[in-house]
Amino acid sequence: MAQATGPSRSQPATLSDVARLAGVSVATASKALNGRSQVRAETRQRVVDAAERLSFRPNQLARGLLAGRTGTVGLLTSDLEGRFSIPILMGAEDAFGAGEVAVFLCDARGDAIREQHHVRALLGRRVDGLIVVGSRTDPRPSLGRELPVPVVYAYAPSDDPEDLSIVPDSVDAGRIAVTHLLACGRTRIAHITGDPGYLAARERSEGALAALADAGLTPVEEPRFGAWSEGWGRAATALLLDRHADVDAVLCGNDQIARGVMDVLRERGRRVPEDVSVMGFDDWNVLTSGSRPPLTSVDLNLEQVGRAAAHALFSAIGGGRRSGIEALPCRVVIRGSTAPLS
Amino acid sequence: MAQATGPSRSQPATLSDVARLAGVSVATASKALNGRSQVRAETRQRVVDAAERLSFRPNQLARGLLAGRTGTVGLLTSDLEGRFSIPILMGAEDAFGAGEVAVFLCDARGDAIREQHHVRALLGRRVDGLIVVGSRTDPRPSLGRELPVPVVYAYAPSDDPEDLSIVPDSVDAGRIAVTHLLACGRTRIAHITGDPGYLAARERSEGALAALADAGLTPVEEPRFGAWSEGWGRAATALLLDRHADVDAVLCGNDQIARGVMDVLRERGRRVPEDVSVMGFDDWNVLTSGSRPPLTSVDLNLEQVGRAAAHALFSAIGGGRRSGIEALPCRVVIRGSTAPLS
DNA sequence: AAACAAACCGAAAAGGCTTTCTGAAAGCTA
DNA sequence: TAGCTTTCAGAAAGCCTTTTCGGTTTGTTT
Repeated sequence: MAQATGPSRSQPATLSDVARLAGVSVATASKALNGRSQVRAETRQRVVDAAERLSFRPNQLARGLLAGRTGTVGLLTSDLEGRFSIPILMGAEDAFGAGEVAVFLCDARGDAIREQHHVRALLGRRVDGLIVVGSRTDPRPSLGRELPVPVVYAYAPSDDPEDLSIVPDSVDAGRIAVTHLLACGRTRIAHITGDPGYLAARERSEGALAALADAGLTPVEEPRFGAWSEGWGRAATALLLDRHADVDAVLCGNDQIARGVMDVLRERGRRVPEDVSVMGFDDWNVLTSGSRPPLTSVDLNLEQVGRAAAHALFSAIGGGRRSGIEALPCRVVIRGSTAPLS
Repeated sequence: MAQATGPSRSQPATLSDVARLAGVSVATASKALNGRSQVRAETRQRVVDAAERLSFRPNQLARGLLAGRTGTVGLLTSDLEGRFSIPILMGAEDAFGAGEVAVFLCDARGDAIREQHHVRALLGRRVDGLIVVGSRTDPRPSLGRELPVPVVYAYAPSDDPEDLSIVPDSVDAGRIAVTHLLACGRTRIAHITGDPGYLAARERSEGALAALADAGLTPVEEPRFGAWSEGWGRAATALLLDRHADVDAVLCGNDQIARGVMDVLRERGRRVPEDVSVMGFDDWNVLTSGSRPPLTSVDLNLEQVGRAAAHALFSAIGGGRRSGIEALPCRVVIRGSTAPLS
């Protein structure tokens, strides 16, 4: 059988194929399939059957061309491997995927040139809107006000206050973390955190100190800024214990630092959580669940950030216009590493 | 100025806008912009200038409608949060993004119904092909042979040998891991691994045992299957040391298990790597870099899997037809947790 | 039976682009 | 100058769908 086209090469059926098979015009076929009211029930059924037989799927390109809306959005992330892009991306995909919207994924690899390239390509495909996902909470350059479609920034806010940005509330995150430690009866609290070049580090710290101040307390020492790593957590803990042996809680800038802190506490004979409570930020499961004991952490609710961004984009496409930075609350996930003083 | 449309609402320029501004017909404008040879240089320049002035981007919908190819592909992942989808997705995005292809991302959340729904939606958008990314290496149900576009499976192979699947070579991964340990002079090697319900666990094990057998060795005890967690790593190590105190290397089924193993070795007074070498699989940076010492691990080269899948899809779209399971090599990333016996 | 309304179906245009084909102008040869 | 070839520009068709509008059929009313 020297057949030119195998089964999997055959062109998808078009509406006129369906119409021909059903013995009606394309106009009627279209109306029948789209539930328009100007077709007899019997005719509609013939069309539906024909469409079924040919496994007809309406060509969204043609539809989009006509409607002026494509039902697609661009998701522009700056680093896919980053820990933070993914949950946001999931939330957005989730919010969109339920409906009729498809998502173009683009990874700019943190390169502004490549980002610009992707924006152009997406606009060429006539996306209805864009979500820009950053990898850290520091403000990033705006894509500009002249874009023909709405844009929502997620996690990393735009530096233009006219843009709409959805971010986790880092200050509040620090605050609720300390509130939890206070609720556990801890009063001699240390704070070991990451790179001070990150806004997230500074804001979490700010919220933590504010919550302490509200309780009439100060940390046992100045917050220790360093790196976002287990190694820094270990090193800082050694220093901390040498100077402030009476510490009863350590608030860590992220889960990796917390892992390092807990390791050294254990080695120095401190029991967690009995002697010292420890908590982190980010609630990264691979770190929180494997530790001894499992780590209490502040979840940034990133999926919710993604969903909120998607919904905001929806309403912006519909004409609703918001701007500024909207900060979403975080939540403490309590595990074994924090407990009331007995 | 009661202007109806703000700057960001204006419709994007069309080719006929460009043509009008340049004082030519749309046909000429099209030819000018696409480098066709039937336009005078001077005319072409006028068109190019006009396009520039209007920041014209050709509508890819219209183009795709005409060409029968859209320059889009669907990336169907079964769990975005999964550790393995992301690098593959990056590799694919990378391979595509360089050119003229845009990627629709869909997450089926491991649900077959939702997957089917996404496939339909993607076909409606006339994607040129599909990549299906799984979350584990066990075979998964094929999408079927009757799809109008080519499909490539990545990481999780299709259960239909007529489909093309790109996977990491798990057997070889086990083999090269043991080869590395042997090269370090280790001979009393234990194997602690994860859930035996996972093909990856069984195949890595198989490769490891084969390499040992090739060297005329057997492991110090039967491989211990359990869970993919630090907790299991710790528990299994305790059992191991009780029975085989003379072990000089532990090959772990993944990096999390390896972390648990190393923790208990340290607590039992074994030095890593001097007394016992430890290695894992997956090369998950957050785990390998934070441990003491940094963990040697087998990298599955997942980005390469993604790139290979993208390239395979390209050539399939072009008509090239391959099938079966293609296994790509892995590589050992040597860090501080393995070293030659001194 | 005539007149009218209602129900149903189809022709055609639109959306933005590419491509083919036809036509006009320019340049060349004899 | 007549006749030829090149070179360049435009008209129109086509891709697939939706929607408007006009036309035909059927049913209802007097």
